[in-house]
Amino acid sequence: MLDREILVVDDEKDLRTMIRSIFESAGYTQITTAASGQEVLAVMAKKTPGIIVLDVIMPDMDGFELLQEIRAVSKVPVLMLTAKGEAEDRFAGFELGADDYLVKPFLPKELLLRVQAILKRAYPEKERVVTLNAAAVDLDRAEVIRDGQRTPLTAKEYSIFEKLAENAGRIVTIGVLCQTLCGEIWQGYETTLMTHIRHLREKIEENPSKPVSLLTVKGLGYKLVVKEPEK
Amino acid sequence: MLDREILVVDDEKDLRTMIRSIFESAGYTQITTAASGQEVLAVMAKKTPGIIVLDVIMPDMDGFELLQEIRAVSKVPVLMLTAKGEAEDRFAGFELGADDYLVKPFLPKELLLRVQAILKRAYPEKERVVTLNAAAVDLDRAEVIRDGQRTPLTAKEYSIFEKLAENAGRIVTIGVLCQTLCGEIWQGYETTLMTHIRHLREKIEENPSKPVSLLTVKGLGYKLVVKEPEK
DNA sequence: CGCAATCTCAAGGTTATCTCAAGGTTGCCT
DNA sequence: AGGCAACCTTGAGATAACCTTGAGATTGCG
Repeated sequence: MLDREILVVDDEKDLRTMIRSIFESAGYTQITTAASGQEVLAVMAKKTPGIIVLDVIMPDMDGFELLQEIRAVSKVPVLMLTAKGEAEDRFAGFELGADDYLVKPFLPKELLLRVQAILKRAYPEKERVVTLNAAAVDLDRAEVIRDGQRTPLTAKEYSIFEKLAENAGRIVTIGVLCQTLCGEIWQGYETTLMTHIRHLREKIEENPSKPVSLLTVKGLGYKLVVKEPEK
Repeated sequence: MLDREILVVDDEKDLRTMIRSIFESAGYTQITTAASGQEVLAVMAKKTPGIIVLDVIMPDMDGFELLQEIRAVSKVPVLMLTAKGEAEDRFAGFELGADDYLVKPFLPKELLLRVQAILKRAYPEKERVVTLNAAAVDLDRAEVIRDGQRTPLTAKEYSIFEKLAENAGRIVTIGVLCQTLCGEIWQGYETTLMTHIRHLREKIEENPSKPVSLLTVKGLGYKLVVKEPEK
């Protein structure tokens, strides 16, 4: 959910940066801003954001017109920002296909909650399941599924696997792996990491001594071979 | 839905009986009428109806004022009846929190449809009951049903359970759970969460020390195992 | 205001998980 | 071939995470 792109549309620079920082501090990374309807359409010609936060008051094209233009080409969810007291805006917006609205001024948290609610509704949870050669791993449940059997992963095993799956196919160095487990100072932890790797292999490999999914790359690190590459 | 109580508010006796009969012939059984704002407030002091059908034109207190009074004490859905041509009433009513409006004169069927639409929206049909291994939890009533016995959940227990049920099967981190209970700053609350978890287990588990539904995933969080997977 | 229910927190106990060491294996390099 | 370095494997002790209980604080209701 955090990796959905958010497009913020407002003509006021201050508001744009404020909204951006609200999302950034909440952990969102993909935030684009646009100052006019023209810009929005230009952005959308290239890529489709996960949600649009749209201020009703715009210089070149009012928010409702823009909403119509957007709807003409995409079903992307839209949250409208309306000025206080413009009661009718709410209905006009909904009628044109806005997903929600928020009256200015608003609390940062309120904006976040609404956006999150919309994203949740619009993009139902995809199961985070990684398929390997002999087993599958359900990251949401921290379980390995092999021969219909479910085996739980421990916290460290989970962290290791998550990091490897994140970089599926690529080599992940021992240093990086150790850091995800015990932070900056990880020298001397390599031996422990090895033990966790072993346990992980016992859960996901047919033969943990002859791994085919969680491979050792001597001198460099480890890498995970996934069957259907993520995404 | 048919068992929701309907409160009809109108100063004209003829209209009251007419509306009442519309609902009665549609199968609704719980219909109360009131002729004035005073009466409405008196009724609401005793019980909360499922929906209020409110005529804008009233003798002692106009419909908008009454709506405000109602909203001050309750979020009960309200359908406003407005006289023909009073276009602005629509918005005035919406702003004060009306859920819909209907212009007089109206067809019986139209009234029925609108009321049904509101009820459907306000009181989602689905029984929110989660079935577990040894017990079932009724989220609407905040009760645990075990061996035919009903045990109420406390506020915190309910919040925890709701969050877990929302992510049934998936792991919910301690941080997320704490946040649902006490907001952003939750460090140091883990110990209290644990106590609530314990109490919850005492209510939903056969043996709270050997949980089978509300499982601990050490180092990651908790997860709820539901019997009939939601959906 | 007083009671009861609920919430919070601390102390001591329990256990799965983590850590680490010791000895074994593999495979590369000269 | 032999040596060495990197990695594997196993087990047992240490530990952090969690459990359990009780008692005091807080809240809400009559």
